[in-house]
Amino acid sequence: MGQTFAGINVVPKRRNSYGKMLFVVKGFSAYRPMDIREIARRAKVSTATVSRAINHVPTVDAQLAKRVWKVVDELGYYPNTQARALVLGRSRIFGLIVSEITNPFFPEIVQTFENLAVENNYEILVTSTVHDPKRMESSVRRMIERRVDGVAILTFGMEDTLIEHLRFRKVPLVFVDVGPDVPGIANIQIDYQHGIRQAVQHLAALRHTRIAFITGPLHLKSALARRDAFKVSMAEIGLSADLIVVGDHRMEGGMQALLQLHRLSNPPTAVLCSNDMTAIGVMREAYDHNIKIPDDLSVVGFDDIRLAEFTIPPLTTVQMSQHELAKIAFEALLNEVASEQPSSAHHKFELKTSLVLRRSTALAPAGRSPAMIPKGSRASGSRKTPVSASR
Amino acid sequence: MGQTFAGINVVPKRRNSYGKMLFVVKGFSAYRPMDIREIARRAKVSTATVSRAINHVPTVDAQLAKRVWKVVDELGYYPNTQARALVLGRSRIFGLIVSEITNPFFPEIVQTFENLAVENNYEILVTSTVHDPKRMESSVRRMIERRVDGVAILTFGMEDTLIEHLRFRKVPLVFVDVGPDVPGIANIQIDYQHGIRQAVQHLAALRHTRIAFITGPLHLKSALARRDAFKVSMAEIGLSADLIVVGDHRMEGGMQALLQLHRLSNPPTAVLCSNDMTAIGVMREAYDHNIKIPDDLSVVGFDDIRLAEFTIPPLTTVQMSQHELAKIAFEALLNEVASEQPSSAHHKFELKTSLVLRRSTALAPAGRSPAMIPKGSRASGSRKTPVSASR
DNA sequence: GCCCTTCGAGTAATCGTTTACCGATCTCGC
DNA sequence: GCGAGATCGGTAAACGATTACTCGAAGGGC
Repeated sequence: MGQTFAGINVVPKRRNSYGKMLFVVKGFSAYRPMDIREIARRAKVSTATVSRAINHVPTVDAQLAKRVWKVVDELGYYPNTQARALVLGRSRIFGLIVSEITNPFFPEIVQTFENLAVENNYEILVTSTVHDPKRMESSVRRMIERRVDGVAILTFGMEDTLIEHLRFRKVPLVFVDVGPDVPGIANIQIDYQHGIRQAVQHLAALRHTRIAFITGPLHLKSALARRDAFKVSMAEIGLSADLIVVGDHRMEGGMQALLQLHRLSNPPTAVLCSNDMTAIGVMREAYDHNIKIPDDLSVVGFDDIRLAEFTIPPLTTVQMSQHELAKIAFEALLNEVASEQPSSAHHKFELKTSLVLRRSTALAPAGRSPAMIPKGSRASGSRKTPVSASR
Repeated sequence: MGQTFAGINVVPKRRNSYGKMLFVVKGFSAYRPMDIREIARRAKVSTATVSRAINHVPTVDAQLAKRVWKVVDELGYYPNTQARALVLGRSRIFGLIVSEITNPFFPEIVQTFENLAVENNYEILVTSTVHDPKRMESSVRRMIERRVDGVAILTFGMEDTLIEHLRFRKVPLVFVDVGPDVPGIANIQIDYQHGIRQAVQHLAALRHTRIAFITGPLHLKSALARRDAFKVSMAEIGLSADLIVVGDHRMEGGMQALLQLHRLSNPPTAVLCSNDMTAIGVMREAYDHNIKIPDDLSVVGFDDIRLAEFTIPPLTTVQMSQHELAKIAFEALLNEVASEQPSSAHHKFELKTSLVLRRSTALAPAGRSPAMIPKGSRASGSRKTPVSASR
């Protein structure tokens, strides 16, 4: 349905990518779309040559290449990645599914993941599922629709049917912790035991015997794994692990959990938390009840988020390097993509955890468990010298 | 270059998107790519009908539509977004440039931005520039290559040439604070003055007269704006604003800044920080010097990140709603995209800031500025009742 | 000087969608 | 019963890249 515009016969045109025109005047274009053809025209070569020049194919004549690049630079041409992806069958996008980006554990991961992505000319598609199955599903759907080249799943626990959707399409996957043991799916195993054993033994060495544990949500495999590691670590040294209360891996959960412990007739003198956010909640609640940390109560976290260095007091915690984790995940994906067919090569990766000492732990209060003394009856204000901080 | 495979003439084929085959056997395919054609074939309709059915075009016959959907569901077909984007000229991707995703201020924003994106069938491309001009440039380049439909720039300060690149391509933009006043670029103005005035007056009401300010990096317009707001707020009530030290909007900067203030012969009794991370650093350093907060020193932050509720003591701070900010930014972009031509409609948005009281401020220490008393010489351990906390 | 290689640039098919246009069928009024 | 519209599905041309194949020119051996 052509029409006339200022006396010239024009044809209506959909606004195309960064559409520089609404109308193309027949036979003569005031503006042309800036595509590979336009470059070819101006550099007086074929589109094939432009493509080859841009992609640094060595066989193209240096003179021609220079001419092409000149035009490209002058016009500020950027190849259309979607067109490229369409023919190559690779989008150069990796998906990254995290459970809650507002948990400080994850931004760190996203950052390293992104750093690696830009280094390798990849893009990342981050989705934060906020523990909502619906969101998880939409997340997976969107990744498939965008034809991501691989997905790192850092949400600890995910429906199997979703995973099937991805597996069915042969999308390379990386899981942490959970994840089926099948070819084409890489798994990052986390050695919770190591760090948690250190934490427990550290507390025991400080004469703590009543050590509590605050778990994460119990439907998360990673939370269960941490709790179990705590249990065996306690058993190893002959302590009973009966002081277990459940949190939610967030600050609120830590607060509530401490409240529960506080109400016990014989409260613990030390508490180990399933993650640092929980520990922060614990310390915050302790502050409200005038429970001094570490004097009255020792607190140990898990994850070693950056913030742990800056809490008051600085948090002793089990390090699980976010940087390492992201790096392993990214490289696993990259590997999987590089090797066309599902490489049966090593698909298991391990991440160590280890205790880093700061200042939230101290000798157990002397005498018969005088921990968590109610407000007002503080004994001495003097600070116990904390275990020397490492790192 | 065909070859024979098991006696059948086959033709090699690039692995295509989620390539389900490496070879297509001529005339007979064991596996076919799962595309709109395959759906059409199986539903015995044309590709046009499939497309129309999938996109809920009302004119398509209900019977046919049902048939199409049946096949689509059976095969688990997901349209290829890149192909779609190619012809539509819209990628349904918004870019989101933040300065440092590891700063807890930003994940909150990313989360709401993503929530809105999924609601509106958009995808987001987050990049964290970590204040590196190179990264900023690559960030912009990648967004252009992916043909994003709009970009929200939440890094406070960006090179003009980069912005030009985007403007040249008519990409809708949203800035916060900075950003040129031209059509097609939306601007979110932040009313720093309001919240900062409240903070200053709150401190003054608590009898503080020596109030320090810790700025952010001085090349950031947002940091300058905050500092200036502080200056005028002080001037308004006849206090001199000479205690200004520069930080970096990170915890480290806050620590160093407090150290500087601490060494002064006549140190301040209150300190206002350019953002919450700085305040956290201040409190952390204060802890090391046994400066009690809020008894010895009142601290006020800016941003009101979620964590502010959980610091010890809970941080009084100026709220600048991350949720609101993200929402305004997203909707501005959506609007811009919806209205084909650069709508000259209201391109200015305003975000209010306002003080939220918690427990890091208290009456100025009595007597002649006894603030920041060196370790050991604490007067009374009793806690001043803090100003009642608002939510 | 002629023919066969080699080399490198151009032509055109392709990736998986959307949709303008076309044409078949149906409806309905006379 | 027939022609004019209306309706609605199919055909094929885009979208913007990559690259297999083709083909002309240059080089080299004799």
